[in-house]
This record gives sequence, structure tokens and C-alpha cells, in this order.
Amino acid sequence: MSAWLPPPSIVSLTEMTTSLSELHQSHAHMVKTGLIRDTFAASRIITFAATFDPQTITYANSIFTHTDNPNSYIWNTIIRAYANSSTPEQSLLVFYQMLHGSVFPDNYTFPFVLKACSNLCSVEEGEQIHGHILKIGMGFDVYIQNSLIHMYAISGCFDKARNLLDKMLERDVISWNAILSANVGRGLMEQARRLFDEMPERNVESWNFMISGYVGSGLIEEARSLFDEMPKRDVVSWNSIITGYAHASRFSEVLVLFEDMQFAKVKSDGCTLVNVLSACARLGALSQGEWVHAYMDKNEIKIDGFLATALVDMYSKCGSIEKALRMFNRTLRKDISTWNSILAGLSTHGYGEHALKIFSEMLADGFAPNEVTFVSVLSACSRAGLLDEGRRVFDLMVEVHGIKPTVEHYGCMVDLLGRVGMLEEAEELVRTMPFEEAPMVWESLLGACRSHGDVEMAERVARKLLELNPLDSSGYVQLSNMYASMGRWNDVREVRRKMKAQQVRKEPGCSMIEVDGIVHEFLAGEGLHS
DNA sequence: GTAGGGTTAG
Repeated sequence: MSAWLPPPSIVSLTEMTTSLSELHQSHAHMVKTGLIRDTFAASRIITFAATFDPQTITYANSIFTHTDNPNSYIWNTIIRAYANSSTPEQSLLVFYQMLHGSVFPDNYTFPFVLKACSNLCSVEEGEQIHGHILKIGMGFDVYIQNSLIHMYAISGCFDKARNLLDKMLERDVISWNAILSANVGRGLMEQARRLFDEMPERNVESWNFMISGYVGSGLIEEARSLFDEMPKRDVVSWNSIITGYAHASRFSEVLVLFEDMQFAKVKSDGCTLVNVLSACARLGALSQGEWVHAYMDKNEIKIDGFLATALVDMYSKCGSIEKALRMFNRTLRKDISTWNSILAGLSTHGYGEHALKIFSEMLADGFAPNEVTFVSVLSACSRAGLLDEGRRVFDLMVEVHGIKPTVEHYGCMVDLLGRVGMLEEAEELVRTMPFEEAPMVWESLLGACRSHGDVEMAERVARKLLELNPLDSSGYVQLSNMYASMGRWNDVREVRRKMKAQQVRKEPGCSMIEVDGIVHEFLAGEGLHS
């Protein structure tokens, strides 16, 4: 029999990314021509379907169940796909089916099944399979041993894992990493450190595990000293430490590290850039953000949903809503975060009408808005004083989208009612909303009382606010400002006296701005900035 | 004839 040559459609199937419909077409073609009965051809389409995306596993499985004599490769492919899916128990089911059939599991099968046990954190199943492995004499395969170690460690059975490691004849760095990563995953950094110090050899992953573990536990200095100490850094190392600084809100250090990374000639990826862009956004560092954008174009980095959102957010937080909009419009594959990001930007820039227009486009495009979306849209209505629209949006959220309003949503509505001077209705809403303690909302009501000069309500609200949180300054400050604006200086003194007696102090406000590529930070009351 | 263990980040 001559060697089987795959038809072009099947070559393209594995050689490049094809669409789901092409997968279906190829499958149909194979069924029609009888090619599907060729085990090797069947294995290729099953592998493709099993790894295409999480949704197509069931499709792979249905081809698999219609395959007459699947070989171990095909069994393994299905077992592996389920092991990494959201339903790893399916992997075990297929494995037990395999045990009852005519094809024996091989040295490839067990790492996959054990991965399923690891993902399920199921030591009981794992132990059963461990017994089976020993029975059929496969207990000395390094891949299988490492999978076993990881399975025990990830389920918290560190003693069993360690025991296996100690008994191994040829343990390697992955055997150690298997336990190390499980310690890190559970945040057991002291144990992890002891293991790390004990390891006879380490690779870049060992260091990365430690760094990301320290970062996850908020121990940024420990992470940094390992990062500085490690012999070789890859993109994961850089990303881990950059993420650490981003989590710690140390944004200027994020930018410095990003520069160091360029200098070290390590190519950044989407993760790096999302972090860097969000640092630019938080610092208001427009020119550096633009530099990153240009860098992405130059290095042909694909702008996915996350990056598009980060760019839109960066432009709008750096004050350029026009560039944010241009970025938004250029983004073809928008996801919910991209929409939310532009809506938040339009809202903070005061473009209420535009935000509503984008919001209806979002609905027309078939996107389901979430809680975050409605906070932006409602606050856009509030800032622009769009009363009827705001009410309609609030109802839409509850009635059509079944979203239970949070304090923030109520806050926006109270803001809106307060802004247009409907103080009674605003107060009524605050008193009837299903949240007992929500100082933010009361504060917003107080602000509205102040700007509309309703002293009576203001005093009532301020009293409530002080009752909710006697140590917070905002109630006192707003009340005293209001008295001051009316010239009621005795009342001002009285409030200030009470505030002092409670030892309440106002945190100074802080803002940042970029001038000529340098970020300046200002504290309120600080005077001229040097 | 195809594949395997430990992988980070938004």
C-alpha cells in the first residue's frame, strides 16, 4: 500500500489556523470520502479539534467516539484535552474507558491523566492511578514520576511528594520545580524558600516561581533581590517583577524597569505592555504611553482585547479623549472591557451624550453590559445632568439586564438627582436603598445640598454622615465649607472645633501631571512645586 | 508518522 498523502485541506488544517467552519468542512469531506477510517487521518483532525479552542473538545470527542479502532495516540489526545479543560473529570472517565478496552495506556497516557487529577486536586484518584502505574511497572518513567510529584504537591500532600522525589533515581530540576510551584501556588513562601535554597540546580523557571510567589504575597523587596540575583532573566521574569511594582502602585518603578528591560534586549509581550500602559495611565505619562503604542506598531505586536483596552484607558486617563476614541474606533475585536474603558473615559471627560451614543452602539452590537458599564453610563448621565436618560438607563439595568444595583449605581443616581436639584427625591432614594452604611452616597447627597443651599437637609445629612463614620473628615469639611459660603462663621468654628476634638485630619489631595516627559506630583497645600 | 513532566502576567 502506498504512503498516504493528506489532501490540501487537511494540510492547511494543521499547518495554519483555520476557522471552525473549515474544521467542519474538512471533517465532512473525510467522512464522505471514507478518509476518516484512516487512523492517522482521524488522529490529525481529532488533535486539531481537541486543541482548537475549549469549545471544540466535545466535537473532537464525538469524532473520537465514532472512530472504529482508536490507537493510543488518539486516546491520549482526548485524555489530554479534557485534562486541561474546565471538566478534567471527563479525562478520568475516558481513561477508565480505555482501561476496559483493547488498547493499553502507555507512558504518554499517565502524565495526562495525572494532570487531570492535579487540576481536580483529587489525591484519591491520583493514588489509584499511582497504584496502577506501579502494578504495570511504569513507576520509573521520569515524566510519570514528575507528574506524580506535582499531583501530590498541588493537592497539599507535600510529604508524599517529597518522599517520591527523594526516592527517585534520576531526579531533575523539573522534579524540584514540581514541588516548588505547588508551595508557591499555596502562598507558602517560607517552605518554598527552603526548597529553593536546597535545590541542587535551578533553571529560570525556578527563579520565576519564587519571584511571582513573593509578588503574590506582596513581598516586593524579596522578589526584587532574587530578580537582581538571578543569572538569566526571560520575559516571564521581567513581567513578574513589573507586575509586582504595578500591584504595589509603584508606577514610576514600572517605567524604569521597562527601560531596563529594553536595555537588556528582552522582548516584551502583551503582558509587559498592559502593565506599562496602565502605569502610564496612572502617572498621566502621555508621551511614554505614546512611545509604547509606537513600539507596539514597530514590533508588530498584535493588539488584542487587553492591549486595546489598556491603550484606550491610557489615552483617556492621560487627558486625550480624542486619541482614546481614535484607538477605540480602530479596535475591531472589541470586548466588554474595551467598551467599558471608553465609556468611563467619556464619562470622566464630561461627554455624557457621546457616552450614551456609544452605549447604544454597544447594545446594538449585541454586547451585554455589566455592572461596570452601568456605573460609567450612569455617571456620564449624572455629570451631564441627563435626568430622564439616567432614569431610563437605571431601569434598563434592573429590568432588562437583571443587574442588582450596587452602592455605586445608587451613588450615581443620587448624584444625578442632586445635581438637577431634586433633593427630596435624592434623599428618599438614599434612605430606601438596600445598603445600611454607604458614606459615599451620603457624602454625594451632602454635596448636592451644599450646591443648592439647602442648609436644613445638609445638617441632617451631615449628622448622619458623622454617625456613620466619626473619624472621617469629609462630613465636617463639607458642612464647614457650606457654613463658610453663607457667612455663618460661628457655625464654621463650631464644626472645626468638633473636628479637632475628634482628632480628624484631612488627607491632603494629590495630583500628577506630565510636563516634557517628566511626571510631577503635587500635594494640596504644598505651595509651589520644585 | 503525530505527543509527554514543572510556566508567569492583565
